[in-house]
Amino acid sequence: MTQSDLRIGDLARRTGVGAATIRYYGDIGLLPEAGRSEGGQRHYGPSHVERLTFIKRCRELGFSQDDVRALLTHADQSDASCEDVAQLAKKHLEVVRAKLATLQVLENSLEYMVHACHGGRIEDCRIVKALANHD
Amino acid sequence: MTQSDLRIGDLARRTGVGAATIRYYGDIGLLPEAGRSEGGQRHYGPSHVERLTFIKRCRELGFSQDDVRALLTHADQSDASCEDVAQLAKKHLEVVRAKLATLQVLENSLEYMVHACHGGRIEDCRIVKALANHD
DNA sequence: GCTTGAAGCTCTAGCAACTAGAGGATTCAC
DNA sequence: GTGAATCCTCTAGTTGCTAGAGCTTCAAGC
Repeated sequence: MTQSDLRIGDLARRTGVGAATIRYYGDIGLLPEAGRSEGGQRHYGPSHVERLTFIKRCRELGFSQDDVRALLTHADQSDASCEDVAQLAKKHLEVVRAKLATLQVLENSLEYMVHACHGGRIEDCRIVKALANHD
Repeated sequence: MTQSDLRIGDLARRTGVGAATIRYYGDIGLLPEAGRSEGGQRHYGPSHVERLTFIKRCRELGFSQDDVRALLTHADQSDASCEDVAQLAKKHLEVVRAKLATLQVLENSLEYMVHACHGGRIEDCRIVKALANHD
């Protein structure tokens, strides 16, 4: 029990990640297991803060758990080339761009539908008609 | 067993929705229950084709199951006003736009990270560093 | 030292929207 | 009548958490 030890609530407040989520990350092996007090409560050190911050940032950027795992593994090998990391980031950027494109199409369709509707009875509703037709 | 009856595989092929998903939609009440043959196999009619197409289109546009349920309910009341439908569509359009905005921010961050990386050792990798820092 | 309330523990179940697989029954064409 | 294709039900898995029940531990104040 060093002075720098944090209980799960402290770590949660410091990183902005919920306690339940921190436990979950421990369970699935994303975050190394914490030390335990005699009573069984988790104690975290500075390395956990760092790692959890890394994980959080990855998740905010939309990386999947598997991606995060891979990124962590690479990041741990300090003298490896960072090509793999860059590759992962690029791949993810592609995914994000694909999603963006899809959403933009959706936006257009929805906008069209919303504009096409001028009130009236459902029977004549252009939105409903647009939804009922396949191309 | 009318001539127009479809077995689940036929309906799947005709609509592009998988058989398992069709059964699932029946289970959760999105699609009305099909008639059954003596042996217990499902038989669908033209109304099912229509409704499933509607559902599929909604899902493609990103509407949630609850939204789809609401849209179907409204669409069924042929002489109601279509204001509620338009309202749902507008609300969904907002959601889509919010997602777009988030993704665009992500895209920028990722792009920046990818460009910042010029190869080298992990230890110096700007991507890893960007991921490790909270703002 | 004792009390008390906050914070922690484990375990289970739930969310959305399907998808996959096991193991068996039905249907249909030949 | 046979064999292949299709269908049936049921269960469990996916992703990434989140909520709750019921119990224990910790830390601060008296």
